Amino acid sequence: MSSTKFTTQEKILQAAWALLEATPEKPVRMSDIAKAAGISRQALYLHYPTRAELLIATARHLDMVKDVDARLAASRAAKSGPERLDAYIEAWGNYIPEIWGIARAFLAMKDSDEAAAAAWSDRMAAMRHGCEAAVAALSRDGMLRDDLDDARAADLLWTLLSVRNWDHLRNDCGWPQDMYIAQITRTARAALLLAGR
Amino acid sequence: MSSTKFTTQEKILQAAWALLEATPEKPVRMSDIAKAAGISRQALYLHYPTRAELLIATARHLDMVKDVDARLAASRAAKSGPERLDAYIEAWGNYIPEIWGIARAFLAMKDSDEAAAAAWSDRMAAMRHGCEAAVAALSRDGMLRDDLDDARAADLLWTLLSVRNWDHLRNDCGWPQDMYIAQITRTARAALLLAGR
DNA sequence: TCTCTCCTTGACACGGTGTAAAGTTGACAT
DNA sequence: ATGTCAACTTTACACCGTGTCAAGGAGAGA
Repeated sequence: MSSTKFTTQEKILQAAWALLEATPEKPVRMSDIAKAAGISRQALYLHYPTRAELLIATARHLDMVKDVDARLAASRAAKSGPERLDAYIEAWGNYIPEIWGIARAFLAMKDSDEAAAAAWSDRMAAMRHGCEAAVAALSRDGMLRDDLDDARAADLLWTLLSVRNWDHLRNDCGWPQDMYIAQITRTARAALLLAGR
Repeated sequence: MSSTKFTTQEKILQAAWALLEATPEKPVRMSDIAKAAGISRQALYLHYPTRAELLIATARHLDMVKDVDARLAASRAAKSGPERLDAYIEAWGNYIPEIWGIARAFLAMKDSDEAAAAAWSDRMAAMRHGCEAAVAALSRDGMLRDDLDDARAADLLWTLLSVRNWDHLRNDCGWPQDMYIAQITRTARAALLLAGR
């Protein structure tokens, strides 16, 4: 059924994604993906020259399916700066769990693999633009703390919203997802907004 | 000179530390350490059964030399809660750069190595106790935000002060160290302290 | 039937960790 | 002087995961 319905490429990406999703913790090997996709390990290399490129393709595939950009763009509809900040945090913060499997793989790989590092920082740069936009909205409304310029405020928000922090809070501290969203939103507001509200 | 003055153990730990320090970015291999220590790669295994244990020993050695605990404990002298918070952030925040070389190695290793993960979370648990103590001081002074209980406040501070965040701000955002300290202190205060000061 | 594409099997090189075995060297004891 | 013990050396190899290479099979379309 699934073996005829999809191209080999699709089967590979689906298998990779499913494994990443199913077994965070353990590193997913090329042979694992091949087995899950129902093809030989070598066939993988006919489609993707390296593990890094396969994972990058998986990430791209995922971004298409999940449509991140549209979800993050939705936060632009918010009227006031603070509302926009909240909307962005909620959109991104609730997106993280969906990409956690593959994000983990990238975070582990980026220290050793140039291509993976580039792919990851590309995605994170896109996320940063959202932070900049949210900060700009605050700034425009005159709600940004006056001891912060836009760039530093964006850096701070970007850091606060990092996948690592989500992992730390959810997995090391054991917070439920809604507590993560609530507290990070509160913290970001406290860190960026003018004290007098 | 240095070849007679120190035991082989010491030479190994010093070599490992120097390499970790000198070449962040690139992973330090057993053979690198052996060469730097002036012994054969196999001799390393006579002293430390695995790479993980060697690095753990290096970390311990470093903690002794740098005397972290004493430095962090100094923050306890502060009178008021907020002063104590500031002192702790400054002590820890300025300690991070000194251990960054080895911290990096641990962060890279902890996903794949059980022993390394345990050693790292042990050290981070010690750091967390400092966060708890700082939060307790705030709480005692009635300065902790009333929508935060002590445990969550400690989680938040612990996350804010993570080595990953230091790396992100300093290396990805390009902040100088003093800006890191200033902004993280400001952010922690904004996140934890009662709004009415 | 020819050929093209996609796939298979099987073998192998490489880099890094860790193991195993046998030999060298120097200190100290008797 | 001889023996012995520990620390160290050299050489070789097993293991694992990535990536390469070569030869061949199976199905589709001309």
